[in-house]
Amino acid sequence: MNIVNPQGYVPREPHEMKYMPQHQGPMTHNPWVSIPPSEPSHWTSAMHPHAGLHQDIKPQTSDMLHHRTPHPMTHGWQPPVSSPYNLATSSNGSSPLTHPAAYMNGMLPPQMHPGHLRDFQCESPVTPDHHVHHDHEEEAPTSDDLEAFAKSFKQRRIKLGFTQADVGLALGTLYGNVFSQTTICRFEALQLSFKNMCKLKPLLQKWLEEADSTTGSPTSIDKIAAQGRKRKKRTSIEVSVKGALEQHFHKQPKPSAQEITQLADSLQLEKEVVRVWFCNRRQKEKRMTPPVLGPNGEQLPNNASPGQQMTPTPGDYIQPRSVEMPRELKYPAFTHQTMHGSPTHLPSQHSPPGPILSPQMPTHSVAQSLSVSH
DNA sequence: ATGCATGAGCC
DNA sequence: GCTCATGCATA
Repeated sequence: MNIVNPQGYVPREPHEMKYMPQHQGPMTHNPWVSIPPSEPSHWTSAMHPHAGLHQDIKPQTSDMLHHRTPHPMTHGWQPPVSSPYNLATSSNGSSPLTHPAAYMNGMLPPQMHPGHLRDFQCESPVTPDHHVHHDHEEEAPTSDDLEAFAKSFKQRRIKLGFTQADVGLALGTLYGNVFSQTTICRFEALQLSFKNMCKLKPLLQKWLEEADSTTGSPTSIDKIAAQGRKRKKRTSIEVSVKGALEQHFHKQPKPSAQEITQLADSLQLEKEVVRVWFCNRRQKEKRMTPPVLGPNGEQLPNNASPGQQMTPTPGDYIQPRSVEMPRELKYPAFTHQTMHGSPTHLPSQHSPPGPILSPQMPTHSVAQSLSVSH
C-alpha cells in the first residue's frame, strides 16, 4: 500500500514539468515518457546503461555551453518570472539581470579545473601560484567560514535577484560546472559534506564576485533539459513504513543484503528501494548528525573520523577519498535549525526518533565504526 | 526544501 | 555493495 509504482517506472504526468526552459522546443517533454518501456520491471539500467548524454554526469567541460542554441542573446537572459526574488530587493531600480557576458562562452578562469572538481581538496583549492589576498581564504575554510560564507552568499544572492537555480546554471556557463537548484540550496543550508562545501565554495565565491561586480548575470539561460535516461519514479514510502525503517536503522544502520531482502519483503517494498533508503539514510545521518560538541563547544568529527578509525572491516567504508577535516574540525555544526533562517517549518520527518535507542550516545558514530557486514 | 534515485569510484 | 556527490521530482 505504500508503494506508488509497484511496477517500476511510471510515465510522468505532463503537469509535472516544473522548470521548463523558456526557449525549449514545444515538445521537449519528459524524455522518459516517450521512451517505450522495453523493460516493464526495471526502470533504468535496463534501458541504456551507458548513454552518452546523461545529464547526471556533469558536463564537466563547457561543452554544454556549446549545445546551446546559437541565438545571440546577450540579453537573452530573462529574469525568472517565477522567482519571487528578482523584483524583490533590487533596491536600485536598475535591473541587474542584464549584462554583456564577458567570458561566458565557456572560458574558464585559470584556476578552475572543470573536469576534476572531484579531486578538489579542501586543503588546496587553488594552485600555489594563485595566491591572491582576497578577504576570504580559499585555502582551507573552517566550518565557521563555510557557515558564514553560505549565509552571506544566500543573502547577497537574493539581493541580487537570483534564484538558486540561476546560480547553478551560471556556474555552468561560467566555469563549466552546472549545478542544480538542489545543490545550491544544500550549500546554503550547509547540508553538504564538509568536503563538498569546500569544493563548491570557491565557485560560488567567484560567481558572487562576478554577479555583484557586473550587476547582472553573465548567464545565458540554457537549460539542458534532462534527457535520455529514464528515471524511476520516486517511490513514496508510507509514514508507517518509514517508521519501521527508522527503527531498523537504529538497530542496524548497515543491514546486510539478506536483512535488506527480508526487510523489504516484510515491508512490501522492493529490495532496491530499501537498500537505497538505507544508503540515503546513512548519508543523511552524516550531515544531520548532531554536532557532537566537546566540552568547550569544540566539535568532534561526527563524520566518522577516518583517522582514528580502529579496525575497519571490509564491509565498513571509510571514506577513501580525501575527507580530511581541517584543523578546526568543526564540521557539521550544521543543523537545519541553526542555518535555516526561516524557522518556518521544522521538518517533522527530520527529527528522527533519536532518543529512542540511544539516549546516552551518538548511535550512528558508533554504528559507523561497528561494521556490520557479515 | 527534501525524499528517493543515479552513477562514479572504490573495495 | 558501499560511499559520496549530485539531481529529478515532489511535498
